[in-house]
Amino acid sequence: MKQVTHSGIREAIRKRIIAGEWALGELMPGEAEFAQEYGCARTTVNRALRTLAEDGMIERKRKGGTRVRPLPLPPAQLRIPILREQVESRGSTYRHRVTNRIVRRTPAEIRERLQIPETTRTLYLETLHLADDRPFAFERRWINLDAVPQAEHAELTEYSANEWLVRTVPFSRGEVSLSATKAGSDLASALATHDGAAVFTLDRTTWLEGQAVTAVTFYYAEGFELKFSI
Amino acid sequence: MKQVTHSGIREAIRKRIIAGEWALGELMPGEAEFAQEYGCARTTVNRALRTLAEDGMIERKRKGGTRVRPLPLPPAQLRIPILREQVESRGSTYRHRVTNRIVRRTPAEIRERLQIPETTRTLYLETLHLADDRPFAFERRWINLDAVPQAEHAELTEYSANEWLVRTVPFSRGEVSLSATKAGSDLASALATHDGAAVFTLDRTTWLEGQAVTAVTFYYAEGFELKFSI
DNA sequence: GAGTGGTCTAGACCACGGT
DNA sequence: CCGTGGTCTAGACCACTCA
Repeated sequence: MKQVTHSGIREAIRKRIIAGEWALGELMPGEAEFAQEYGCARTTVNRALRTLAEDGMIERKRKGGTRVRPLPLPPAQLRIPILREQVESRGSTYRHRVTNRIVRRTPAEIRERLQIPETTRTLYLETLHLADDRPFAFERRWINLDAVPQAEHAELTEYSANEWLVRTVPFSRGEVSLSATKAGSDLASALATHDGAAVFTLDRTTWLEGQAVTAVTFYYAEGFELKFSI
Repeated sequence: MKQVTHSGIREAIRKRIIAGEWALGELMPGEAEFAQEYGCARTTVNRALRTLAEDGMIERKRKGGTRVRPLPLPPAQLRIPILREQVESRGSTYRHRVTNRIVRRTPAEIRERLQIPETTRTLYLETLHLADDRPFAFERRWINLDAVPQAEHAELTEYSANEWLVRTVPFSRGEVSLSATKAGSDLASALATHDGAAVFTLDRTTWLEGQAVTAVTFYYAEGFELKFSI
């Protein structure tokens, strides 16, 4: 049965790859050949194969042709929801409380992460995120007031700094680092857990158009899992 | 300066969105209008906007038109490298050692994860992954021998089970869960760390065409960070 | 040099989904 | 209903890169 849509062709070829019709790294037919086989325009095959390449399933090179990926990447798509969604998707009620808020000298370590000079002012925030009034995550954040001056006097009651920034400075990009931290006494008391608890930790530094916006660390309460599909 | 390539148009429109030309959730011009503005075919604008939609920057609906995403997703692209690459990208030498290998009754918890009946045989493997001969990660794995019967007698010396599966059953998909675990004495001794250490943990269950292939848990040595960009 | 994928065009028809 | 995005076509030219 011939498919004449790019998605139909894509899935047909995907099945043929999974079935092992071409070995890992082996050359596949060219666009013209597939177009003839499926009875469609080359453009349509092009889109089907381009999508498979974006999925990490095949490799394409001009003149070199199309090959099954020699070593398939484990391509993971991870979407980190904002905290409110993480809590509410568990069926709990989300609240947050700003426990510390101060414009102060920025620690050297943070200045380095944000690549800002000593003179740049930053807003330091500590926020406790609650699920059904139990600690869910504890957040330490530095906001570059050069990049987001309006943060200094922002109300952060309705929206947490997290959400406020997403709305105010959307589409920023950055780096994330995930790790496990052993809770010290400060962190343990903030999260209402015991000293030495294993704490899932997310570090993020965010940039917009080359300017550092914020550096933040989230410490999640015990039992937290970050789930996603590959 | 007018761009006449889809990537040029995409970047131009991306900049206009970031600059705030349209508010969050606001309706943007249609494809035809952009095509006229940039002096190109509608197809070209279509591809530019489609890419922006895949990036999570805009939303598109037939008849409804194109809008800036009301609440921008925090779109994270995470690629989990195979362990060898994680180690070698740190400039260390990778080795692994299979410390346990047995075909045995499958624990109920694993049978549930894999959705296999009690009669299905599984291969249980424990592997220690080393960076410069120091423990880097400890792996517990169950392989569904119905799905991958050749695993039972596979040599796992040159390649770890991880790599062997990637080569043998490429393109499988699945679910991943990240968390932090407090090391018990078994795990602590395997990773040559102390009792109670905070251990970064990755759980993965993998499927191919509806059949469970493997369930695996990686426990990473202290100090490990999983980094990626958003 | 020559073959392959990458892209653009102009036109067409279709499917979804507000009105 | 009808406007919008989704897609396909046939043809063309280009850019990369292998031989």
